[in-house]
Amino acid sequence: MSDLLERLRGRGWRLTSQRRVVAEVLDGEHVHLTADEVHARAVERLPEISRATVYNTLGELVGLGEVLEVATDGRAKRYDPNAHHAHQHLVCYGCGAIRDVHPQGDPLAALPAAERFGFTVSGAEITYRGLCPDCSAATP
Amino acid sequence: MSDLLERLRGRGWRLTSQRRVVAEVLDGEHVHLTADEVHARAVERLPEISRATVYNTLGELVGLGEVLEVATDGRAKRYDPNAHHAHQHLVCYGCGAIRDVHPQGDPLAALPAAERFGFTVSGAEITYRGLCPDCSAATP
DNA sequence: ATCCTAACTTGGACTTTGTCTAAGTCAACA
DNA sequence: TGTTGACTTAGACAAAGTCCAAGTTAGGAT
Repeated sequence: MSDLLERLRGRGWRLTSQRRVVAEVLDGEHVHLTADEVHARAVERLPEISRATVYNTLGELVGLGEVLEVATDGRAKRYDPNAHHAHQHLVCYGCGAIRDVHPQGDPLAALPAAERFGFTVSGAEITYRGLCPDCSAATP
Repeated sequence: MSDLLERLRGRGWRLTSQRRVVAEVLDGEHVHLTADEVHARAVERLPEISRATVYNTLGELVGLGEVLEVATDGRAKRYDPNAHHAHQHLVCYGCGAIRDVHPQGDPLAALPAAERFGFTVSGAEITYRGLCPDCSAATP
């Protein structure tokens, strides 16, 4: 994640302790935290950090393409630091657990020109849904 | 949509004027309204209908599988009455316009067993993203 | 046709999630 | 080490959604 901090500094970011802490919280390969969860973890390291700063920093990281916003449930957005590896998400109906997954092929290829309505289509987000092993076992 | 009302009555629903109005508002093939938009249109026909009832009714319709919830932007959920025809969505980065689209093939087929982590995967939602013709023209 | 009652609706308070602002603070350059 | 504009803060505000107690009503029972 120090890579990230260097990249950001190279883009003219002022490297504050708050931004460093947010970046550290997001570090990790399979994290999908809400803004409030990021704030809660950031507070453990830097008690006076404010919610506004966490929102600002997350928004900036998304704008820079370092972090992805994931909206799997229509509730709070989740922030996915794994932005440099193309991937999709698999979400459990029961407990909401989220896994990164890597489907084969290019999803854009499945959308014929006749179904594009003149749009310039540049991306596709896929949310697979199902029951995780634990929730499968719990359901009769 | 009278089909829908009959189906619902068959499931033991009490057929109130409020529920009828919500169902009428959702009628149509390519509608993707937020709860507030549904409420606004319902009020035109039944001025005293409350927001709580609109939320309740939408939630029930989703639970019955008659309407889909679509979360394309992490803001308000949208309600899609076209639940009986499998389809996906194409959303404009610029103006947020939403189109129903029909990709080829089964998206589940692209997810190998090794990428399922023991989940029982039963569905996939795809959001294609791009620029609509109007927004393409407006951008230099 | 009327009555009864569980189901439904209502308005408003409340919660969650996110945005904005004015005033204070500080990282980085000179 | 000083300066300054970018950054942070607390709290007010806004948007989206949920919950509740009290009132109303659809539709079966009489």
